[in-house]
Amino acid sequence: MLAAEKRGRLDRDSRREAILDVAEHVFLSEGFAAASMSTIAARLGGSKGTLYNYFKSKHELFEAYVSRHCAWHQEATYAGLDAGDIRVTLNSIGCAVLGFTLSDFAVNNFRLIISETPRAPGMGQAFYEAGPLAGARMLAEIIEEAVRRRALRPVDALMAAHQFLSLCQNRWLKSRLLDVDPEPTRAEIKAEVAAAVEIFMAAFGPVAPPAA
Amino acid sequence: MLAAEKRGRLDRDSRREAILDVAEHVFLSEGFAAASMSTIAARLGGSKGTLYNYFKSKHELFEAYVSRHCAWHQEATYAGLDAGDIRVTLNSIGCAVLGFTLSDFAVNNFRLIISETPRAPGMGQAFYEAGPLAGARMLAEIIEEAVRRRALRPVDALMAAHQFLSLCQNRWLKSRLLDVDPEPTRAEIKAEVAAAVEIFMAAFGPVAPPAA
DNA sequence: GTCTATAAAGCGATAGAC
DNA sequence: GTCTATCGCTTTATAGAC
Repeated sequence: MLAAEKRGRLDRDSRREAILDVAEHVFLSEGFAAASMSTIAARLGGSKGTLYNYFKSKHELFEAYVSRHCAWHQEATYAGLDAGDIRVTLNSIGCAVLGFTLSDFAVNNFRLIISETPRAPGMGQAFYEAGPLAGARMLAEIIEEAVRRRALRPVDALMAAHQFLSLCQNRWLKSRLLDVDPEPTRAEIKAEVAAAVEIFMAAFGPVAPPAA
Repeated sequence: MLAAEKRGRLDRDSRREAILDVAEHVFLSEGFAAASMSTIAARLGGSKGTLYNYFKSKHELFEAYVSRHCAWHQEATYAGLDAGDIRVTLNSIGCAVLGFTLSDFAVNNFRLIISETPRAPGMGQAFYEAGPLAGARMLAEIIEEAVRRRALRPVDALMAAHQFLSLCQNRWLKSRLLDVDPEPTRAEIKAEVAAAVEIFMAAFGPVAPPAA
C-alpha cells in the first residue's frame, strides 16, 4: 500500500514534469495566447481531461511553467568567482550573464513573461526578483568584497552592480527582444563585456590609476 | 464634385484616425490577443463591417497602430540640445528619454510590440530603428560634436551613445516591463541620469581631468 | 486517473440589404 | 460606405464511460 502510494506519487510528479516540458515547448514556440490546451494535450499523447486534472486552468499551467524557470541558472553563473582580480571576475561574469540572457531560449522566455505580466499579477515581480535582481545582488557582494580589498573605490554596491549589468546588456537586450539581431557570437559578447569593464573601471577603479 | 471628393477623403482620414485611437486604447488595456474586433467596433460606435472596410485584418490594424507610434517623440527630446556644456546636455537628454521611455504609456506600448514581434515579421525591427536606434544616432551626433570640441575623448560615438542610454535606462526598464515598480518620479529619474553622467564622464571625459 | 465526446461561448471575417 | 446577421471555426472547460 505504501509502495503503491509512493509509486503513484512519483508517477504523478514525473507526469507533471512531462506536462511542463511539453507546455514549455508549446508556449515558447507559439506564445501564450496562441498555444491551446488541445495542442499541449495532443503533443503530450494524453487528453485534455488529464491536463485539467493537473492544472486547473491554462493560466495556472503557465504560471507553473514560469515558476520552474525562476529557479534561474544563477548558481552556475556566479559560483566560485569572487576571488582573484576584479577585472577578470567582471569579464567572466559579464560573459556568462550575457551568454544566457541573450540566448534564443532566454529571450523567448523573457518575451513571454513580459507579454503576460499585465494579466498575471505578481508573476513579473517574482521573475524579476528570482532573475535579474538576484543576479545583481550576487554581483553586489563580489563588488563589496573588492571594495574591502581596495580594488575598487567605495560605492553603492547594488547600484554599481545594476549599472555594470546594464552596460553589458542593454543595447542587445532591446534588439534581441525586438528580433533585430540573431544570437550574438561569443566574440561579440566578449567585446561588449570588455567595453563595459573598461567604463566600469574608469568610474569605480582605484583612485590612483596607472596614469603614467 | 471635387469638393465632395475632398470632403469624402477628409472624413475617411479622420475616421481612420478615430479607429486607430480606439484601437490603441483597447490594445493597450487588453493586449493584442484579448482585444477583439467586436470590442473595438462597439467602442467606436460603428460596426465590424466598417472596421474591415478600413483594415483588412486585425493584424493590419495592429501594425497601423504601431506605425503611428513609430513616429516617436524624438524631435521634442533631441531638438536644439547640441550646444553648450556636454554634462548639461547629457543630463537633459537622459531625463527626457527616461521620462518618456519609463512612462506607463511607453512601457505598455513596448510590451505590446515585444509580445507580437514573433508573429509580425519586420515590425520589431521597424520599431527598433524608428525608436531606440534613431535616438542613439541623434545622441551620437551630439557626442561626436563634443569630441571635436575636445569636451570628450575620441570614442566610437554610436557605441558610446548606446552605452550612455543603457546606463540611464536598464535597471528601470526591466522592472517597469515586469511591472515591479510604478512610474519613477522626476527626482528618481534625475538621480539615475546624474549617476550615469558621472560614469560616462569618468570613462570618456577629457584626458586630463581636474585630478588635483 | 485517464479517456472520448461535447457543451457553451467567442473569435475573425464575410455576405448582402440599404 | 455602413449596417445587420451570420458563417465556420476554435477555444477553454466539463461530463460521464471505463
